Amino acid sequence: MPQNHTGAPGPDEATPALTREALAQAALRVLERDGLAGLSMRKVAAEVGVKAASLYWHVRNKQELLDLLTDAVMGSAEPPPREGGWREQFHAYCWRYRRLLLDTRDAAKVVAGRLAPGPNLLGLMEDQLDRLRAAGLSDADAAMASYLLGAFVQGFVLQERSPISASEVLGTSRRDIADAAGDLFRALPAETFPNLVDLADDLTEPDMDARFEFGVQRILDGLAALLPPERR
Amino acid sequence: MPQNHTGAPGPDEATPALTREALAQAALRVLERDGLAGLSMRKVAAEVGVKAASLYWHVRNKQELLDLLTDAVMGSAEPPPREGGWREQFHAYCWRYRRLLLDTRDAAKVVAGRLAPGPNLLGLMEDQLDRLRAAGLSDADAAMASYLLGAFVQGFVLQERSPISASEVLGTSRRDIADAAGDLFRALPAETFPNLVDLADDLTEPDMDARFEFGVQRILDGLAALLPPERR
DNA sequence: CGTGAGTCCCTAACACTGTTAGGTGGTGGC
DNA sequence: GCCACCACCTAACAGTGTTAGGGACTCACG
Repeated sequence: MPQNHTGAPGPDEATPALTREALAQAALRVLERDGLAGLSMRKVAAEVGVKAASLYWHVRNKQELLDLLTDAVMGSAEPPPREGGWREQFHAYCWRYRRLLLDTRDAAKVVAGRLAPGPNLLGLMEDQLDRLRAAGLSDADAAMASYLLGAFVQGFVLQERSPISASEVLGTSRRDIADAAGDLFRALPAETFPNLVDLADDLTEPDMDARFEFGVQRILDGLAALLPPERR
Repeated sequence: MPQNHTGAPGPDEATPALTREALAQAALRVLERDGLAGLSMRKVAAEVGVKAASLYWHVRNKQELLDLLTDAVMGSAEPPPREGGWREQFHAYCWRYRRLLLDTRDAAKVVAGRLAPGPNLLGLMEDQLDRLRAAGLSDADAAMASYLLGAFVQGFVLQERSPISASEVLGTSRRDIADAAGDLFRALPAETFPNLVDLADDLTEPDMDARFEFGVQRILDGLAALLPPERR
């Protein structure tokens, strides 16, 4: 029972031809289902109806597959509408990027340690740079600002998504995670950690949206300071 | 040939008692030697002169060992001197944190997805919050600013340390990585990616220190805008 | 003194991982 | 007809995290 092979397979339904793109999409489905830790070559292979070793025909190693996956993740990002001032636009940019990283499982971890300049990421960079220059930033500043925004959002979501592995407080089985963290801070010795104890509520404020908004506003303020007053 | 066991082992040289702290230090040595990908339970066990399964007596699983490792990494951070304005102090804070993450191998990846409130991290947070409040930030702003700075530095170093896995340009075997990336940008079709082509040099500017400094200054500017003019 | 509990380590095994070597059937060009 | 090539396969290797069960040792208690 040999399945599809090279060449035009005729107008029959199946035979999806197994391109690198198809691999990336399969990896994305496995990621969504089993998470990054559960994403193995064998599973991705099974997802496209093939055995693991065959993947190495299309891909150098797992790292390269993850590169494809990374760009596939970026593929579902779409730039905000080009209306309003630069500030609104980049505010929306940050929020959309964060939303993307939060929505597809483990996306932050996948994207994190990888700089895979696939077509999707390149398109986003192009669009961002265009807007930053239009806002009035110099070439060098535009390049750096784009880098800054990306680093911040990625770093933020990565922290946001990290489980609080409180080594001491493992007994707090099911309570809300913010409460547990708050208890941890409050339980600290007040003479050595006065600020942590004092700010326990603020530190464990579970409204991540507000935290993110704070960061975005600070950075946008900082960028605004680069512009002549009339362009802010 | 039974080795050390419980209780005071007498004044003989060996018998280091295998605490969780010792495990963390051993893990740190393995990390430095073999990187995060090469850090296995068996190797850490060997580092302390023990078999792998024995680690599970002291540690719930590998994740927990990585938590210990995370705090051990933070252990070599020391806060900057408490002199000068808040701006200099946090400028130094960011640079020191980045330096730390760059200096110990794979530290950014280790720290990234993990929020392990061990004694070392807690000490740093305490110190930061104290300075932020002294600078004049409100409690809520201080908590958020601390989070913002951490997220930025981690995100930055993570990107900085990520290899450019240019799927198309694998032929460029040994040339400087910035040159390769620059070539990649310049080789793009200018009609679809005009800005990337135009800013190729700025985007691949290899001076990461300057890029980092840019980000730090933007964020500090943004924080300064929260303060009344006389305290900036 | 004997016994049981508790501590800390061991061996053996399980299912799974990424990756390579080498083989195999089908397709296209000469 | 034959040869090269493509795209897959099986089989295996070394290594992974983790668990089950056992064994030596120390200490408290009766």
